[in-house]
Amino acid sequence: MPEGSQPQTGQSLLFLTDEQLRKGIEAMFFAYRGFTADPDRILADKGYGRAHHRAIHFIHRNQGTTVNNLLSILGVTKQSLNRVLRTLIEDGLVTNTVGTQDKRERHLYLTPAGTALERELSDAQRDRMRSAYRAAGPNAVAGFRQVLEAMMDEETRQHYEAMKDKTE
Amino acid sequence: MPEGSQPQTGQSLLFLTDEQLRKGIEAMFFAYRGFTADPDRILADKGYGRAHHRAIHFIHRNQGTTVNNLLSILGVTKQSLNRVLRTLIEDGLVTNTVGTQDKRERHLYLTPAGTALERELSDAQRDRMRSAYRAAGPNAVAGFRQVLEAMMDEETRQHYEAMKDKTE
DNA sequence: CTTGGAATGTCAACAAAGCTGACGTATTGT
DNA sequence: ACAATACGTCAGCTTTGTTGACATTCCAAG
Repeated sequence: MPEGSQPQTGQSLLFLTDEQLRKGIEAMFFAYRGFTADPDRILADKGYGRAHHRAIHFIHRNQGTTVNNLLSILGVTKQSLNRVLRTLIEDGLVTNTVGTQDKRERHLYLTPAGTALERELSDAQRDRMRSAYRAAGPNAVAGFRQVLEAMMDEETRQHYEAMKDKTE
Repeated sequence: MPEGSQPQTGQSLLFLTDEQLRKGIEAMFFAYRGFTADPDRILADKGYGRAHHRAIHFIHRNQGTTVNNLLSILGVTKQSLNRVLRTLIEDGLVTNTVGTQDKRERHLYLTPAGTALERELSDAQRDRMRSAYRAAGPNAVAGFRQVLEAMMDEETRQHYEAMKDKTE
């Protein structure tokens, strides 16, 4: 048996060869760089980083979320998130309101300025995604999403699914 | 016209709505976390980080590459790469040989120990990729790759294409 | 009503990994 | 001879992640 290959079952499993998998891995690495490049440029001008983008994105998607919920979506420590959140609040992009039922909780909202930045960032990111989608076509897009979803950790996928059907 | 949607041309362009694009963006974010999770765990045990993984991966793929070439593949500064490379050389995972034609160049190779670590890391990463591929099927995989390739920067895609057809 | 635990915020210290700028050395090409 | 290239390295800075410790606020159970 040639080294590095999988046993064949008779069906076409050629897409599961180590070589195919390696190409997928490299595609993922290189594509992610493109995926973040446009927002990164915008953020750098304004003195923010990728972490700010993520916070803004998920607060926008989930207006009124608690800090704890945001924490588990982002998968970072509260100290790390807090640093980012603090600058966003100081700069007037995010507000922090005490919970009504549970006053320990802080609910996070984007201000108009925050919404504007979110818009700018997601426009840039969507532009690239749109042209990739357009170039690849609807079938490819469906496959793209299927593979990505299958690649997630179980817990992560639950966050993803939970946000999937929300309409803005 | 509902806000945030694209005008319809009569053909099915529903896969290009802002909502579809947003799902793609989130899928990309969450999937990338899964993509790096397994190697990250292995690396953390050994006192390395993601940067070491990338260096090891591309040296493996491109045995004998020069530092400059690796630099342009990885898209980082030489200072940043050097820090990583130095530890890998000190630890005996990578060797550094003076070029034969051009003695200014250093050619990078994995040692047996380096190859072993590369194997361990890529096995872990391939396992996840394989199960995602298997779950999604060959059609989906083709689409996955198409979209990722369309998402890359032009310069990045050239690096990707250049490595695409190399056999181990 | 008191108290334990949960949610949050904050301080300090640290590490990984990126960046710029400057400089040195060896080598190559003009 | 001299400029350019390839590489390494020092110093200093930034972003973003980590632990650990500790205070505050508040809910809920006893």
